[in-house]
Amino acid sequence: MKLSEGIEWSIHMCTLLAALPAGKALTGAQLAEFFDLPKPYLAKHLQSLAGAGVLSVKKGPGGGYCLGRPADKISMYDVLGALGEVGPSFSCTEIRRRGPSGIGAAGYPKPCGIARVMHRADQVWAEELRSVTIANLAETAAADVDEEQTGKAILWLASIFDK
Amino acid sequence: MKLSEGIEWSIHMCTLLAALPAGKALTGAQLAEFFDLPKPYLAKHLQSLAGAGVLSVKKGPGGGYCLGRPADKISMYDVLGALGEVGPSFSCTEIRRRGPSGIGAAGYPKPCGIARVMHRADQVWAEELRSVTIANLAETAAADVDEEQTGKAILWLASIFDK
DNA sequence: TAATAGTGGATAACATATGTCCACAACTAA
DNA sequence: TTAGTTGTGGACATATGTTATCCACTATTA
Repeated sequence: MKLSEGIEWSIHMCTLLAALPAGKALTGAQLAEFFDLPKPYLAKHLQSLAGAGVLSVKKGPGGGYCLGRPADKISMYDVLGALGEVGPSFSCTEIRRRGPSGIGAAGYPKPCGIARVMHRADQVWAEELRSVTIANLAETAAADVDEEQTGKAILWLASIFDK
Repeated sequence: MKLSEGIEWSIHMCTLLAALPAGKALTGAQLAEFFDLPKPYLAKHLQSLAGAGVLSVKKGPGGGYCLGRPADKISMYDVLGALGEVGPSFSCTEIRRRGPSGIGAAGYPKPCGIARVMHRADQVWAEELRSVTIANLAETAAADVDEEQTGKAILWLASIFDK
């Protein structure tokens, strides 16, 4: 039961992009620099996020990535979904049909009870993540983070956009 | 976000063992036969389950595995835990400390907000699984399964214990 | 004491996650 | 128009984890 590391990168990137002035974008290279992450691999995740509409992309000079829709319309679940991390955690292989006591598929009109419980657990998990948006995270972060970091981030962004 | 296949095997095994007459046990080989599963690998899972106290084990002739405590005292979460599948799904690598805007660890007195949300989602997931016991599953299965299968299973068990 | 049963380690096949690289297409600004 | 910038998509390599098998060893009991 583990999520890929790209999840953390992606959500942090979205939170940063949510703080961008309107109309501005950051390139893949700039995002990689800000978070000190491997450029080429990060690009893969950016592609997935853009493909799912979580991010929007502009090519050419002055281009880059920005949020695909308002931050309060992007849930954490959406981000996970863009990276393909929200399938069912449990896959029932119907072992009840196997072995000496197994009977034909027709003998099992209802899904296996174990799968039903697992599915319910997945549901409440997903519901929890659907209830939190990038906008929520940005608020929380603003309240939690030291002013020193906020200042450094603003300076860094300014140095990008003033060029 | 995926659970190992051994989870399914283990929970089904527990449900079967819950239906055993008191004092009886099944060997690893018999369990593998009942579910048509690879013996040697199944043995690994049995070891983990026994190590965690979910199952109890008796060596030597007439030995085998049975439940380690009453079926209504074993939750699905316990079984997952025995197989080491209940750690946090999200591991925060503190990427907020990295890059040009990162500051010393002292600047982050609170855990990252993203990790907090993920943790909350894990909690509700775990709570759902803690609320269902092997006894519950056995009841559900008894109500759902065709009589044909129940009959075959009883015959198979009788053939084991009459030897 | 001999047969039965589980234990633990070594090993391997296979899939997935992670990470890198490069030629190419799309775009913008001058 | 053109030249530089930026993302795209595929091929490739590596690391890690899952699934699976086998075997020598220990413990137990009839």
